[in-house]
Amino acid sequence: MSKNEFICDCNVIHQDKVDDTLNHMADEDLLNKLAEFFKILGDTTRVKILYALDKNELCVCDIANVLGMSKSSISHQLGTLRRSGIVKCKKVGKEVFYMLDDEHVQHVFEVGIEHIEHRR
Amino acid sequence: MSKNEFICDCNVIHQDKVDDTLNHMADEDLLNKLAEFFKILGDTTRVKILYALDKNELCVCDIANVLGMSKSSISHQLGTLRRSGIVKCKKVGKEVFYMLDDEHVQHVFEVGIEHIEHRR
DNA sequence: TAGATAGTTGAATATATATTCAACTAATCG
DNA sequence: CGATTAGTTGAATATATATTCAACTATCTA
Repeated sequence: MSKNEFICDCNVIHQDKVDDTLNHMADEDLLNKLAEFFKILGDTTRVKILYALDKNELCVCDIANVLGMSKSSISHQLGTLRRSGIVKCKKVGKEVFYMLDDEHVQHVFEVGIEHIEHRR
Repeated sequence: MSKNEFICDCNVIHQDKVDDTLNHMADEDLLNKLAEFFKILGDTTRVKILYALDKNELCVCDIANVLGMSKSSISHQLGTLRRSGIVKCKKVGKEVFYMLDDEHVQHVFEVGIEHIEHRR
């Protein structure tokens, strides 16, 4: 009876590789945050918002018009992006202007686009 | 009655910025593919699999043991990754070895980790 | 050939989440 | 002050999806 039964439903086939991999794995916490970050980017609406904000600071109604969507849905998504630290905003009178809060987003987009081009 | 009523539930506030943004927006299709790509990366299990495969080619049971998950769930996720062109595999006897199929994944991970470090 | 093992797959379940709707706040302006 | 407008927010709904389970295929080996 192998100890691996308690971990998963199959045996280790290449113990050396498994050990090596376990030794090199990053923090559980880091990997979770990484997945969370990509999950935020993994939505068409949010990708479009970020792409739009790369060119201009925009208020909620402007974004809604660019994307052809409701103020409310855009505001919800901007809240998600803000809570993730990907965009920030400034209030000017009644309007709230949104902008990117992290140059890494542009960079991630570029690499993502390279991946897509590569797939063709 | 503005034509924007037909597009969304609010008016354009800064027509110049909206026009400029629309002129610079990327293809709908490209942005959708970008979101799809990030959605694939936006899951803890898949992130861990990819991180593990960055160090070693591994068979399904090895991955299941590294992550402490069932063969079946790992196989499902590997199917998703394979269909997205992010990993590829080779069959050797009864075993199927998986490996990364795109150097961009490592690169995207690096930039993602930079983003996370930046947030602290 | 029979049994065991690696892996795949479809259906079911449970959970996460995107959008809508309606009600709300805050700021502007007559 | 009262009306209007920009934006936010919570609840509801609809949809997507991660994991489990059970059945299956393919390969190895005794």
